[in-house]
This record gives sequence, structure tokens and C-alpha cells, in this order.
Amino acid sequence: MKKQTSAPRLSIAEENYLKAIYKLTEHSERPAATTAIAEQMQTAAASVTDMLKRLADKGLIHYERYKGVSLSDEGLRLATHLVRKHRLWEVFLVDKLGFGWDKVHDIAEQLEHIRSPELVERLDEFLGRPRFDPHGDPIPDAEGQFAERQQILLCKLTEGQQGVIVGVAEHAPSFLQFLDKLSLVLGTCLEVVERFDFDDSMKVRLPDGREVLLSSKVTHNLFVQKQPV
Amino acid sequence: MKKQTSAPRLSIAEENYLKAIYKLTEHSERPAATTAIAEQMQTAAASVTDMLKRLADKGLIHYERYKGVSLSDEGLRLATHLVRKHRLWEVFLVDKLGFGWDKVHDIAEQLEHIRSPELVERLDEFLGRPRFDPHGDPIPDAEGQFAERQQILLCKLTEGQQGVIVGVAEHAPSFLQFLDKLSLVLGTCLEVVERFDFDDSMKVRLPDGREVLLSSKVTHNLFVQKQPV
DNA sequence: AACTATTTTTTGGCTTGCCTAAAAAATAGT
DNA sequence: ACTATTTTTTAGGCAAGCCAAAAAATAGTT
Ligand SMILES: [Mn+2]
Ligand SMILES: [Mn+2]
Ligand SMILES: [Mn+2]
Ligand SMILES: [Mn+2]
Repeated sequence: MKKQTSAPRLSIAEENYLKAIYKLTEHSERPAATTAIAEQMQTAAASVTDMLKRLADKGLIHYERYKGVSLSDEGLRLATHLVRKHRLWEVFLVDKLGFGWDKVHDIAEQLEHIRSPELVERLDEFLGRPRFDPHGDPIPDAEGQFAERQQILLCKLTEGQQGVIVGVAEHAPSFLQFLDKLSLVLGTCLEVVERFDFDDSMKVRLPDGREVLLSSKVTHNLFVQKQPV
Repeated sequence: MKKQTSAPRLSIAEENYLKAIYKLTEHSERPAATTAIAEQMQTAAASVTDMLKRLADKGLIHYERYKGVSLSDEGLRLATHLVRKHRLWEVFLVDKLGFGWDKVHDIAEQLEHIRSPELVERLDEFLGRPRFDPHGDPIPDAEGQFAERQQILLCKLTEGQQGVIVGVAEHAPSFLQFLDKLSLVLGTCLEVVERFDFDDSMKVRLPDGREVLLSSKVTHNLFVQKQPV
């Protein structure tokens, strides 16, 4: 029941489940819970159990009743490729078509399911083999390898330290639009003027001299690269 | 049963049926036959009847049992939009990603189903608002209007007349690859040296001076623009 | 008009993917 | 150790799409 004769292409639904499981297990050792997947996919838990059985039969996940689920090697490979396609398309939409970084996610959710190895390769080349997407997330290469980068959350910087914004941990359009309003776009250099530990907020100075107060929510969702002062 | 409260998005399957019906009725007055649609879609006739009932319920086609089917105004609008997207993506694949014109159809078949009005508009602009796709087929504008062009089949040219290749009636990759081999690409100017009416073949002279014999099958599937001599 | 061949629809059934409601299992609290 | 709560699975059902086989309609022929 586990071995596959050949590799039947996955449906869009199956691909979306794989990506959901990937996201949930990406930064943790523990398997993904049915409820968490249901939440991520906006479906009923019963639908998730249904699908988990199918994915397990296809050898894409490790699944034991009541024990949660994790990706198999093959499942991880497929999920990584989906992430690659998603992020490459996001680069295309922003760099080539001029979309705002807050507008591209839903379209990339569709484009990531386009099936054509040659298309991905040519797109990658057309875009100049980008290593990070418009949100600063790394784009795995054709072998599934992610670029490494020295980055920390803004909230980890101490007073006087400088950092360059290289990514966002939160992708909600409202958050991205808020950052746009403050000109806190990728590549922006900022210096921590003062930290207010009682509520985790901080005042930072921007390149134009402006000083702004950033809430805890903001400082915990901005990735920066520490700059030597 | 005909009036729609709102416009529920179509499934990919429904879109493909609409496009098949569009293709079959595009150049004829008569409605499309169930068998013809089944042939076009590579499905069983029973599946077609199933879908026709659904499309009729949604007001996208005019359907009467045993009488064939044609697109409603709304169906035509949607089908035209699909054609627009398909051809724009083909331009993207050839012009921007460097695909051969014989490789793009299947990928465009997938891309045409991506749903985002803004994407289509931006893509159109990015491509320079092309009016014809890589096969010489006209790309309808946002209002569904096709560009008109003075074009005839190569087989209609008489001896001594010159024409510029502007399109192909047949899209089979094998035909396109054959044309590539002979350098009969869009924009190529050719002169009819001699016609052989007994088998409808003709000898033509190419810009490089080469003279080639073209079979009936070829001359009936190449669109040219007649050139003043 | 009657018969035949072809086309189309109907019927019944399959898979995928989703749902709700209910049962069962795991977990947390006392 | 027992109970209450949460999590997960099971059961039963539904819509979309697909199919093969049977039945009905149409078209062609004599
Ligand atoms: Mn995204
Ligand atoms: Mn992203
Ligand atoms: Mn095409
Ligand atoms: Mn084309």
C-alpha cells in the first residue's frame, strides 16, 4: 500500500495539503496536527483526515492515526518545489509586472500549480535566478536547496544598533500595506534609537531622518540583517 | 432556471468546455454537436451531455436536446476572455521566456485558467499589447474585439505572387517543427514560383534564394498577406 | 413508410473532495 | 482513577466530472 508504481501527478488539492503540512512542520520537529491543517486550509477536520489517508497511501506523508503527520522525503521534495514555484512567480509579479508585494500571494497560489519543468527553469533564468522573493523569503533552487542568510528579528536589536530590512515574518496584506505607508520596504536601513521593554516597542530612525515608533507586533515580524556601526 | 443571481466562477472543466464550443462554432453558423465536443475534449459523449446540462442551467450556452449547442452572449464573452488569456500567455512564453512556438500550447492551456483581471491587464501591458500571438492568431482586447487582418491561405496565391507568412491554420507541434526546419517562420516573405494543380502543391522561393516544394497540406495551412509585386 | 445506421441522451456507477453529525480516542483537570 | 474537554476519526451524504452500456431520437436508405 505504500509503494508507488509510477508517479501520478498530484491534484491541486493534494498539492495544497502538502504545502500546508510543509508550512506547519517547517520550523518545528513535531508533526502537524489535523486541526492545524484544517485551520490552515480553511476546511473541516474530517476533510483533512480523508485527505491524509490518500496522501499516506501515495507515500507522500508519514501518518499514524491520532499522531499527526509529517512529510516523507518525496512529499518534502514536492512541497519544496511548490514553494519554489510560488516564490518565483511572486518575483515575476512584482519585478516584471509591477504588482505591490501585498497583492501577489493569491495569484501565486494559482500559478504555483502550473505543471511544466521547463517553464520553471526558464522563468528562473528570466528573473535572474533570484534567491529571495518579494517578502524576503528564500527561493529553493532546482535541487531544493535554500539560500542561507544571517537575519534576526528587529526586536532582537539593541539601542544604537543598525539593521537592513530583509524580510517579513507576517505576510498579511494589511501588515504589508502598513509597512509601505511607513516606507519600511525591503532594503531600508534603520537604527534603533530607543527600546521600550515594558511593551516591547521601539523607536527607530529611518534613512530620511524620520523617527518612528514601532509596536511589538511590528518589531516581531520584521527580519533585519545587523549592520556594523 | 436561466437567470443567475450572481456570477459564480467557473471550474476549469467548465471553462474548457466553453472554449471547445467556441472553437467549434467560431467559423460556422451551425451549433456544435455533442460528438464533436467529445472529440475536441477527448472525453466520452455521455460526459459532454452531462456538462451541457450544467452549462445551460448557468445560462452560458443555448442547448436543446439532440439539437446541438451554441454559446450565449455571456458564454461567448467568457470564452473570448479565455482565448485572450491563452494567447497573451503564449506571447509571454515565446517572447519573454524563449520557448519555441511548438512548445507553448499545453502550458498556455494551464495558464489561461489563472483568475485575476489585474494580472491579465498587467501582462498585456508588459507584453506591449500584442495584437497577434506566436501563431499569428489575433488576441482579443479587453472588450473582446479581435484585430482584423487581410490574410489568405498560401494555396490561394497564383504564380508570381508574393506573400508574407502571418499565421498558421494548423497548430500541431509536428507541423510547426516542420516549418521551423524550412525556416518558414512568421514574417518570412515568399514568392510562388510554380503551382502544380494536380496535387495542389507549389514551389516557392524564399528570401535566401532557396526554392522549396510545399505540399497541399502545407499550402492549405499557412496564412499569408499578399504583397504587391 | 419501414428499416438501418448514427448520434445523442439516459441510466447507473465510479473517484475525488468536501461537508455535518456522531462516535471514539487522546488529553487535561481534579 | 475518574471526568470533562478537546482532538480526531468514522459514518453517511452531496456535487462535480468522468465512464460504459442501454435506450431513444435522428438521419439516411430503400
Ligand atoms: Mn506568498
Ligand atoms: Mn512570498
Ligand atoms: Mn495555443
Ligand atoms: Mn496560439
